[in-house]
Amino acid sequence: MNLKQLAESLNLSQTTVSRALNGYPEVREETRARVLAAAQAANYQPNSRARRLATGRAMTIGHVIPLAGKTEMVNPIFADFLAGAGEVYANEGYDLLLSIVSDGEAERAYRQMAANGSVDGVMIQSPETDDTRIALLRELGLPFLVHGRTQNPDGYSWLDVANKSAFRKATNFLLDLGHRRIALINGQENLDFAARRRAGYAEAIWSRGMAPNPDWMRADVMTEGFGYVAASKMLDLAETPTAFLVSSVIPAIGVRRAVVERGLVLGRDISLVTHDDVLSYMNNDADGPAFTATRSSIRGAGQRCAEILIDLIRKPNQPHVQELWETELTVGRSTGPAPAG
Amino acid sequence: MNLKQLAESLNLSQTTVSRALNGYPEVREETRARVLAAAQAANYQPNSRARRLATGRAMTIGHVIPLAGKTEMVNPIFADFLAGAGEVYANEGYDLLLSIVSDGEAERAYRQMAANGSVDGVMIQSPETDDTRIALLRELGLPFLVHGRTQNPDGYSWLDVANKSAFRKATNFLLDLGHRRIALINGQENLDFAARRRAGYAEAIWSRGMAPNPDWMRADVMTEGFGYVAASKMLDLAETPTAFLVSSVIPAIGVRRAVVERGLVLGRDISLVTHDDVLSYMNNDADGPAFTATRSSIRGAGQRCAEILIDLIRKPNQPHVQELWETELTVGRSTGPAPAG
DNA sequence: AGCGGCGTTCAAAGCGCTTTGAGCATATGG
DNA sequence: CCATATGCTCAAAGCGCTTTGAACGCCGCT
Repeated sequence: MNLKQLAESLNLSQTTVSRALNGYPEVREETRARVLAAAQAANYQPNSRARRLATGRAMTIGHVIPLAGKTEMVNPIFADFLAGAGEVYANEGYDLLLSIVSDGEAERAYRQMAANGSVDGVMIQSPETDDTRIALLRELGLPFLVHGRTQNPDGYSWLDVANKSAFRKATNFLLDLGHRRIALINGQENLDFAARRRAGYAEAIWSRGMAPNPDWMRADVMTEGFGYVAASKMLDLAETPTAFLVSSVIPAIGVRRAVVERGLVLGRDISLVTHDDVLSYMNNDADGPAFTATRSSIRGAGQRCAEILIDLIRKPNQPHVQELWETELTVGRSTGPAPAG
Repeated sequence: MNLKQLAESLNLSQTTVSRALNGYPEVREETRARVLAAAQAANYQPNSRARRLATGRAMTIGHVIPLAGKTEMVNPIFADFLAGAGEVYANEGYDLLLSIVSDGEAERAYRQMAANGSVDGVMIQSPETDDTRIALLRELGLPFLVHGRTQNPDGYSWLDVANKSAFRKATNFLLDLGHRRIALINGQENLDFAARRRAGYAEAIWSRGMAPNPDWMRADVMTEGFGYVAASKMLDLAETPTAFLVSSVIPAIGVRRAVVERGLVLGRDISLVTHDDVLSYMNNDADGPAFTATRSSIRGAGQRCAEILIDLIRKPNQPHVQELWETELTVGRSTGPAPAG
């Protein structure tokens, strides 16, 4: 059933039927009711391809997800972010176009989306400190929102977590517990969030008159295996850390494995603070928080990002939206006073 | 730049330019070369909205992802499955439309996709033993492929892992090690894969003249927290299991946490076999396989599923494709002979 | 009676492509 | 030299909507 047939069956013009369905005011209420009833009865749905061509709007938002590292893995936080954003998109009538590309192919993907008009805007995630995508999208004139930000966060819209202050707070928390040898297991430090976390960590250490020790700092794609390997190596050093500060729950699980394997007890022999994105399947709260953590829901961020982006699409030429979310530090069972000695 | 302008700039008709770009034979090679060069120079990309309307094809495949459980979580395996499928889609020129819906909203999402023609086919994941989506999509006439299958797997195309035999093998492996008290930490058993795994587990136990013990069997959404809680309860029973068979690496990590917390050592005091979907960020192989596991790459499945579905879309009226993948059992460090007594 | 304004409806143009059917050369065969 | 085939190109129709601009009937006003 298409609009023409529906209009004919009602003895109305396509114009009137279209207007009735789309809520335009120049249609008599009685007529609108008739149209709505007939549409309902016939299970009429306007063809989205035709509608998109006619309106010039794609009613679609693009997410380009780059595969990270040599092993091309998908950052698991994307799933929860998408869940949050997708919910808002659905409510607002937008589709979500997902493009998963190898590292380096992202630019081509954005250019294509802009050129062939398949999306009205795009979401950028996990930017590098000096991310080239921002200049590109500005050039392409495609509305976009960045989840995270770059070193120079001016001139575009973003939503970010206060990474630096979160890791400063977490480091201070460990320092206050008496820890002096604190390790940092970070994400890839070309990514802005990781660079800021490292800065917060270093700042706290410097502020106590100490210097960060490179032996106790590692950064890589945040897998369970990386956490395990990084912590293992540090725990085999002559001078081992007494505490770990970890960038995500996933590598934190690897750290825990390395700790336990050495017969050490988390929260007693070794302390661990992690950033917790509140991943749904990695709930840190079953039976009380296992890890002491700075937390900020990635899913909540996805929702808010979607709201902002849609607003940016609907009302162009508005000032840039920039939102910074503070994190809370939840004390769990993975931290305790530094062991004597 | 649109087709009309491009054609004018070349002094050719839109017809010829369109044909040249789309590789039709009735165009002189010299002309085609001219057109291609001009298109390249102008960075011309056909407007996808117009193309879709004209061809009647959406060049898009839909994935409807239901949020599971009361907490509405996203099954983390979806990310890796999407990565695999997305790669193939991109190569074949298809877009990926992602719809994330609350449980129970899935039917509406499929109906809408079918009615408004936004997709050419859909992928179904994690079917229930008697999944209603299959009848629905058949009724809607929308091509689809099921990753997994239902109790009655006839009359539609699917790709599945041999779940029953995998868990039979895994259980026998534990039985052969002398374990007699084997627990099953399963996914939600309304899902077909979980039901089959349970059947394989039970079959192996019955075949040794024993009976499965309900106290040692739990099933729920496969989170780390669920694994932890389920294993904790079992380890606090008067008669505790000596081995755990777990449906995914994620709850297996929770089981490990519960085991370690009780001062027990995995692979010595307690054995653990898990199914490993080879999630990229949960690599079970950093430093040798931590868990003994039946494994089958979810990402590989995504790739193959995408290939099959595209083929189904391109050539309708072909016989159903049904593919069953066997798993391999990799012995890691989480299993050992049953402790004496 | 004539006029403007309002509420309602319509025919037709347009979105930017693909595809059909026709047309015009040029080549081929009888 | 005509008839037919072949290679290449074109104008125009069509995909199913939205949106513009016009038209129609009716009302109240002067």
